[in-house]
Amino acid sequence: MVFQEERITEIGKKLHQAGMKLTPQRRATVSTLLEYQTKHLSAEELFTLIKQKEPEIGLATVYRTLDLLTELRIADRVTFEDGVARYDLRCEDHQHFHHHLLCSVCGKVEEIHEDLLVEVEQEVLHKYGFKVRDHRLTFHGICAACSKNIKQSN
Amino acid sequence: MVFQEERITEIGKKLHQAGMKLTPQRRATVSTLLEYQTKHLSAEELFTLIKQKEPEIGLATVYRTLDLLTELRIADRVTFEDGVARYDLRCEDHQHFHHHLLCSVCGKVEEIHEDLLVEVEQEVLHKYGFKVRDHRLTFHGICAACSKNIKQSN
DNA sequence: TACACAACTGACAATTTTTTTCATTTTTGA
DNA sequence: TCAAAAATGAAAAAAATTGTCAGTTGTGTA
Repeated sequence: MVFQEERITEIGKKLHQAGMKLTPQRRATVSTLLEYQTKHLSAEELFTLIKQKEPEIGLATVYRTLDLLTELRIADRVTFEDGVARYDLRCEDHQHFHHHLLCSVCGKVEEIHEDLLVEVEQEVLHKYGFKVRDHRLTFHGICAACSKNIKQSN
Repeated sequence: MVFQEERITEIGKKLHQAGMKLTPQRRATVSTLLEYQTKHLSAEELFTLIKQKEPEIGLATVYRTLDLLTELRIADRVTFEDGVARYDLRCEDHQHFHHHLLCSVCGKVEEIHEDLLVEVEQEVLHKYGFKVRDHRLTFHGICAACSKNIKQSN
């Protein structure tokens, strides 16, 4: 958990740069997001988990903190098919949001951290004059494991 | 509006194939979706508009119809930053969902109907074994008009 | 035609998710 | 030390969506 502490400190700095504080509630929220990276938890789910660390925290604070982190681009909000907002920490070294693979069979969400869209974004700039600063890309389909199962069962 | 009628009849056929009817309420919903294509209206917004055609319709029916159209892949649900579900008719000749350009300055949503992702999807198949069947791609950035304005004001 | 049945509907209640309000507490800087 | 600003929890409120249910409509079949 050494890396976690470093990461939290770093995020604390970003908050301070924006004139805000790393309160115990915010620390617990960030730490939980770190702990459950790639899990795409909703505000409610996070609230339940964060309360284990910081039992006094209220749901509204979790919402407020998540909004704050999203605004500062420390976290990203993403919505899959159920319509509930979910939260992901943005990777330190990536300025763009990562992509998701959503399996229609098992429902699993995989992450892709390479930036597949460099060329596409240049095309968008040339053809439409649109300057891309960020993106949301989710593929719907069948994951490797489920493809295998389908083949076997035939 | 000749094309609209054709399009509605065609969608009626799809419903029948699935064992469902093209009721007046559903017809009014589809027709409104056609009329306001590319507007990305929410269920509430559609409800207000549809009532002008079909005053007896209830909000629940609009939700039910939109769910139905989404399931039959006649329409697509998409969520932008405000978290509200919005609905787009899928283009007849496109089997994939189209893309969106969301301007952070003026808030406008443009559509891109060309499929920029063919190569990316092959890459995803090769690298991750994930068979893509559909996608959601939204670019966040600055549209051509706003870029121009920003330059001028400097 | 009559009838049975399934699809469909509107009204409204209920639920779920998110935001707002407000009184109180904490922190910070002068 | 003290005043202002920032942050918080609890609860109410708002917004979005879904479920319930009694009644209607349409369809196929005898």
